[in-house]
Amino acid sequence: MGKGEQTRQAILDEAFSLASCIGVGGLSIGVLADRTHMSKSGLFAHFGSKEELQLAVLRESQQRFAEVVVRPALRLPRGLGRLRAVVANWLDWTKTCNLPGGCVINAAAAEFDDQPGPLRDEVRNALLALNRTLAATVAKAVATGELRADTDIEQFVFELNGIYQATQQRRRLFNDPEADRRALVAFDRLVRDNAAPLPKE
Amino acid sequence: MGKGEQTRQAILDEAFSLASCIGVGGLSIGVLADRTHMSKSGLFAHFGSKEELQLAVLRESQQRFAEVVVRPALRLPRGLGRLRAVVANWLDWTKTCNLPGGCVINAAAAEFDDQPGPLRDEVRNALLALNRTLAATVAKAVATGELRADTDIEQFVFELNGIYQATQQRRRLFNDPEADRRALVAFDRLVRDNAAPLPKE
DNA sequence: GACACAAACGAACGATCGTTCTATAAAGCG
DNA sequence: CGCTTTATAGAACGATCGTTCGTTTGTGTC
Repeated sequence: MGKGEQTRQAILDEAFSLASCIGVGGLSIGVLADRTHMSKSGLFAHFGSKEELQLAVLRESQQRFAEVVVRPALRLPRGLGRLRAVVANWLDWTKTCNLPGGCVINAAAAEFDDQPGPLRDEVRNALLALNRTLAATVAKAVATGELRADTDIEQFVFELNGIYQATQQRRRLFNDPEADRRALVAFDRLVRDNAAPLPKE
Repeated sequence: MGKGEQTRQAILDEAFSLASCIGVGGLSIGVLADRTHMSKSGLFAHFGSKEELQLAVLRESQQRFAEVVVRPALRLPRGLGRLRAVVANWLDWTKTCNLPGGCVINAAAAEFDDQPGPLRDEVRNALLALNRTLAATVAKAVATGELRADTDIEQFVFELNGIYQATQQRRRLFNDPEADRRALVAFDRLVRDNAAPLPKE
């Protein structure tokens, strides 16, 4: 890896955890230059525009998410167990990664949902991809016969998303120590309501 | 109402709908002055600081929420019917009010959850109050015997919050026309799982 | 109409914003 | 080593930020 790639990555690392606290929209070249002990122009040259820097942060976030949340779960056999793993990794990924201020993309979703442009598109695509991944994971739990064949998969994913959002808000804003337990209760209820009847033995 | 109060309210009206689009943190005195056809200093004098303006917008939002979401439902008899009304009003309140860009407080929650200060405190208190209101409404549906006596009320509210967040994201980011239907399905499942058994007749 | 007070303005402040340009320093390669 | 390319620094740009100040305009009251 050349020198350029190296410092670019160092900048992204810093931008990533900074954006976690103040949001992707709150990033500023000057502050980021101070934190990385660079000049504004030197840092700027790596991205060409602020928007490109913000996009790079969003892409970085997607990549880390895939590595930390999705990939480890793929080593488990498909089905409900893998789904449980994905959800558990998902709920914990702000702790796993260096995300002192919560998921970057999730915060960006609330920030840019009314502001058309490349940033909104990137966020939208990232969350669409997440929804697809979740849907595929749920679908496999249907295929293994653990969830009912008539499970409404999109509805299932919709509710998973709700559990995630509620958990984050409780944790971050209310410092609620029960947040994780509540998430588990909600998830179990969701699974139970869609569980296939036990085969008779 | 004196002249001062009058223009102050006009400023808040504009700030309110503007903050809905760009967030409370994205508000700027200059832009707001242009929109209200005032000078920056003239507008500034009404609040004394930007933070005070932001706080005023958050308080304005709370007030409108109470008027549009909570108060109409209070005219219904307590119980499940009132709960349904509150949830329906809640899910629709960004349409009811002039909120082109979603709930101001909800967006602010994601924006300030890591940034200690008066703004975070205000958001936190607003959402705590909402949670208390919801909890009280659920509790009455327990008292009327429509929900089971052992209903976990905090859990119920937690999941209501999840439904709201998921619905907003689907609507705003994905333009999903099914969002409202999915919210209803999720709510019905939540009620059904906590419904008291029908009394024998 | 004169007076007191509140409200709004216009100009300016220093700070920071993203961005551009030119020049220097470092890295990579023969 | 020298040479070319790349990476970084530094200074400056116009724009906008929140805020302050002194002045002017407007409102309401005797």
